Amino acid sequence: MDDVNIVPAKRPRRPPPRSAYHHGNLRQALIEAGLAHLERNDADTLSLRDLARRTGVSANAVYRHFEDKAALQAALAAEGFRRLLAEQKAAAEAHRSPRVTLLEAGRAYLRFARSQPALYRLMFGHYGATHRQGELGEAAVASFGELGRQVGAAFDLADTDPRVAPSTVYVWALVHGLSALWIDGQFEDMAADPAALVESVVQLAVAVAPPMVTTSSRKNAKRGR
Amino acid sequence: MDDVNIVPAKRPRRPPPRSAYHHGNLRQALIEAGLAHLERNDADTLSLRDLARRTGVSANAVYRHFEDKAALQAALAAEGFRRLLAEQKAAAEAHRSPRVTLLEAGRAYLRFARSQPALYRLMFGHYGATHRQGELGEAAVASFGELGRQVGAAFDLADTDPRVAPSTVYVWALVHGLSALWIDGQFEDMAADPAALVESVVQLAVAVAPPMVTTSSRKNAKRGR
DNA sequence: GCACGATGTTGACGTCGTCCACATGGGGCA
DNA sequence: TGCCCCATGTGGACGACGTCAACATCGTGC
Repeated sequence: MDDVNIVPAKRPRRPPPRSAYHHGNLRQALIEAGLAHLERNDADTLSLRDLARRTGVSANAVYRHFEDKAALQAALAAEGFRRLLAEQKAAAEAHRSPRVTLLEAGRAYLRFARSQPALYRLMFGHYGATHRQGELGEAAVASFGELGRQVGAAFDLADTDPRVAPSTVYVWALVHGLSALWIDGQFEDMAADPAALVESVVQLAVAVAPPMVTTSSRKNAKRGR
Repeated sequence: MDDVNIVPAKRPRRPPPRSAYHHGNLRQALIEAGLAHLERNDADTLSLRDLARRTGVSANAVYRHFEDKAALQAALAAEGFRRLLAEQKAAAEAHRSPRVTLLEAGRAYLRFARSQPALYRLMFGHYGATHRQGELGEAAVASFGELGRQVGAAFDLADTDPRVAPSTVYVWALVHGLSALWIDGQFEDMAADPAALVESVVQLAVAVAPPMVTTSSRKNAKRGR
């Protein structure tokens, strides 16, 4: 976010909007405007023209930095995964026991989704399908990889790669499902306090966790990759 | 779907497009066109004008039957929940043991999401937020209620209302998370056979299930409501 | 010191959701 | 039996959107 001013050595420092014509760092400015928009609005209200307007630039300038709207959305989603990863790691650093680490990382995940619902929805929209091999794919894999590392530390995965272990996918699906349902307001008329309901589900998952050793997955564990 | 021809007694039977002017049953025709569209296209490509065109009617005719686009989407989502419910019930009828019933219903749920990804996404988009108290809300609650019934039959919920029991939400979140991640292609580059990965997670959930008696939830179980 | 390529601008096109005024015609009542 | 009403559908328009093509601007590298 603030590595904007660290330049790649060949292209000398780009001082703030030198002329009123060339913006300076439009790409980053557009992404920030997009993130700001998503903090207050639904994901489907995002508009290239609006972002350009807000950045004080013509509508078509956007196309110098993003192939199309989907590319901008993918960039926003990628930034979302990077921020999510940061929270996952922060949760991991604050605790010693691998089990507690995993629990707190899960809670951090839920907190992230709740605090940035529109961004979260964008991250898991179908945009990944078209931009899987770009920075979006990398950022998503990094986030999921961290989860795998944490699950691997907390449970005996019988030398399965944590990233493809059923246990990891299990945890991911549970936390993602909880996040998605919560965000979509599905718990709103189910419980007076949705947060308490979610926490009780988390507790249930923890209570059920101990025997979570993948015995059956040992046989068909694809080693390596 | 075919109760279209059962008329409310006061308004005599509505024979097929009597004049070329008045359509006959435009509302249903639009919904069917929408469902057909969602079988082949992403949810965000859905357009009122296109549906009207396909139904052989002017763009504005739609507004005689739906307040706006969101209302049409809500109607489609509601129909989705009704179909999902039908599959859940079908799975329940085919098996005796409550545990097996729940397992098969879960698999049916996953199958539904996989076979109708765009519709499924619409059902869990944020459209519910604005149309919670309409037919969408009712259909969603009915589907979730069926899940609660099945969970209640399969586990000892300690006299908690199954619809608000952590166990039910737990199962729902897990299956929904699995569906959503699968649909969004998140398993695509994780496993050669995503379906097998998902099944292994389901197996893991089943293996972990037996002790799933909500002991802690007994204390703060809000009775009734 | 100049030309060139990266960056932005202007204008236009087709599509979309939605509003308004108006057309149509079938069923309930006289 | 016939007429009128109102649910239903039409036509045209508006502003916003994503995107394309042609053109303008400018700072850097030779």
